[in-house]
Amino acid sequence: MANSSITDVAAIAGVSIATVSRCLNNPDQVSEKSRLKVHEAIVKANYTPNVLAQNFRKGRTNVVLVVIPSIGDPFFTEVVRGIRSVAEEKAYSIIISEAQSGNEAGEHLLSMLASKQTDGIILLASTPPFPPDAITTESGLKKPIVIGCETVSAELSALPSIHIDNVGAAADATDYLIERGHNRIALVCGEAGSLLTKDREAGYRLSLHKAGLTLDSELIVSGGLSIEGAIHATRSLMSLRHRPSAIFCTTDEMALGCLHELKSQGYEVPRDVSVMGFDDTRYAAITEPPLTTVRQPAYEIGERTMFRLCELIAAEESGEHLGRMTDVVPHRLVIRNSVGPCR
Amino acid sequence: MANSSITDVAAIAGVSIATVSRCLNNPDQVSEKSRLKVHEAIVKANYTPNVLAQNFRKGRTNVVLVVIPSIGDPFFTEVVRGIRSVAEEKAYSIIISEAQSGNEAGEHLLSMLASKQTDGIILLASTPPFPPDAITTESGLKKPIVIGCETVSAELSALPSIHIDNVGAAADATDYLIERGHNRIALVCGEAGSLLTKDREAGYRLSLHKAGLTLDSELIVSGGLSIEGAIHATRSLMSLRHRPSAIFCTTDEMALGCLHELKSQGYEVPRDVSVMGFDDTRYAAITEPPLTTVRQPAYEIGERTMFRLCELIAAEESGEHLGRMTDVVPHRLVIRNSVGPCR
DNA sequence: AACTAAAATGTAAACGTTTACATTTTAAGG
DNA sequence: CCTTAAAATGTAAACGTTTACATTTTAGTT
Repeated sequence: MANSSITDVAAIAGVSIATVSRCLNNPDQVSEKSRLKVHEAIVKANYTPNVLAQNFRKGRTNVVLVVIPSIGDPFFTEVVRGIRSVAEEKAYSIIISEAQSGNEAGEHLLSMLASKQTDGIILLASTPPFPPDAITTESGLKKPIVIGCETVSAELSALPSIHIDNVGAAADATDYLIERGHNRIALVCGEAGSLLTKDREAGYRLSLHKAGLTLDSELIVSGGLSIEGAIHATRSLMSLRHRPSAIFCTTDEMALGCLHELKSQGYEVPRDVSVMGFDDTRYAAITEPPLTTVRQPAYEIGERTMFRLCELIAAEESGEHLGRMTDVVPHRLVIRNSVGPCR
Repeated sequence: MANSSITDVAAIAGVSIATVSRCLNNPDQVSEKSRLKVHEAIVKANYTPNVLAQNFRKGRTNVVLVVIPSIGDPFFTEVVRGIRSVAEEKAYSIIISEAQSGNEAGEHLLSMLASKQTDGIILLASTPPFPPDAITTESGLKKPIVIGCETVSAELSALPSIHIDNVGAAADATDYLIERGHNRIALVCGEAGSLLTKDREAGYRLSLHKAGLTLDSELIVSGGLSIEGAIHATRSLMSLRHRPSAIFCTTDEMALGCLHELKSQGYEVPRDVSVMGFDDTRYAAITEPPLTTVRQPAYEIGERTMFRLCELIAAEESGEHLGRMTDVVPHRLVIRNSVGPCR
């Protein structure tokens, strides 16, 4: 009995295929008696439904696409964990796609979008690897889509999102550095185009402005989200004639590289230079010294993002239209030992 | 033109649906003239093929399942990168599934297996979250499957795999510690059931035995693959009456926890205690001190694993039977500064 | 011009479900 | 026991492709 179909089961059970189908999808529509017969027949035939046929027929796949800037970044990993937890609960599989700067991946995504391979999309990278108009149509959204971790960009303003107040959080972090007496604060930010980066930079500028500090654009460099990039950024910062007394990295991952480079140049943190991170990944607590950083509730963001997506999918099916929904979740400054007073 | 089908295109182009289909799948079977007409009609109708219908008809999805012990572990992340690179090239999507010890995920996997949702499987966690007989049938494999990173376990011995010589690598690492004069070497290993753990432990024992050192089972503890676990493991090791002079962690991730705990207890590495890692993740080079570890070619393992899977899928379709294939890739001891002479 | 082989195209069935609609069975109320 | 409504079941169509097979067109030979 290699690959039995619903027809085989029906034959064995002595009922019609409709009854078998109903037995599987709406058990309460069939009588106790038939239900028993069918279940018996199912095991006898060693039947498993052909999911491909089901998907085809139902027009849905129970797969959602998660677009991530960097698989490997411990922060996003944690968000994905959250996503996965509710996905599992709701019987969804997730496909993770890394949206590197190169946009060949974008092509791939676009095709998944246009086709019906996924029921919805979670964008953890704001810079969508495809043009916004590919996502929306005149009649509305092609697919339910939720943005995680970021404020929605202008073009995508209609999209629901779950995120912290990135501007505010970056300002809080910078405030704290200023509070400790720093007035020459460098910013190591992520990829240039990224909205996340822009927001955090905005917060940084805001805080500086509030404190009446002048902004030195020399002190703003890109770390490209990677350890290596942060090492280079730090190196160039510390080779300035007028060095910063504190470095604010908009990602813990980059803070790791920054810390390493500072130490290998012989600086002691926080005595010589202070370092501030962002995210509070699992590594933040075990760096040397432990990293002062901004905590984002990564797992929770993931959960809520996926949950929201499920709502959207459900709404789409029932035809109702949900209003704009953007949720802001709280962030929190986690003070450890990488930031000290300015000496 | 919301959702046009191949029929619409055929009508517009003035050909039959078969020609349209051929135009898409076997372009050289249709005349230049029709091809032009069809392509024109496709844009006019704004047609995109219904992938669900295609999958259903073709019986394949171009999706492969990747089972990972821990999404988040930088080593596996890198392997996944390798997998993804060839997957993209061959137009496959990958679904990543985390196979925690809890086996509810196993159920989910099993159902994906039995159903036709995926064309093949890559197992990066050897301990399959489902019983081996679920994978194989009397007639052979249900699905093409490749093991990555590990030697295949006995029950699954027929499965192709790509991995380093884990026993040899662990022995090399231990040899090096012995060479530096250590004779009380602790082992912090991963999850108990894991084959990977067993192999590396076997290498450790082998090396000790070769050197004529007696094995103290007190010195073998589990770190559960996590930083937290390693911290606990290290704590218990350092509270022994007779403390180890070197600690071999079978994962860099655990070595990170180990290093942290040692430092926070006031030990200096490697002066007081030496630490050996395993994997050579991107963090290994930036720990304090930089970690001496065993390098696995993670990306390459990923590439080759996916490549092998593609071979298997192709072989399955053409009906031929491939022999047993297990590839061993080279490992390498990377000497940094976390291991010093025994004092 | 007639014939043939090859190339191009068309026709229609098939894939395994779900589901609208029609029909039969069951149970309840008189 | 009859009537009627509700519950259970069956019939058959539909989803959008691909593809075997049949048919037509084309081009090349004689």
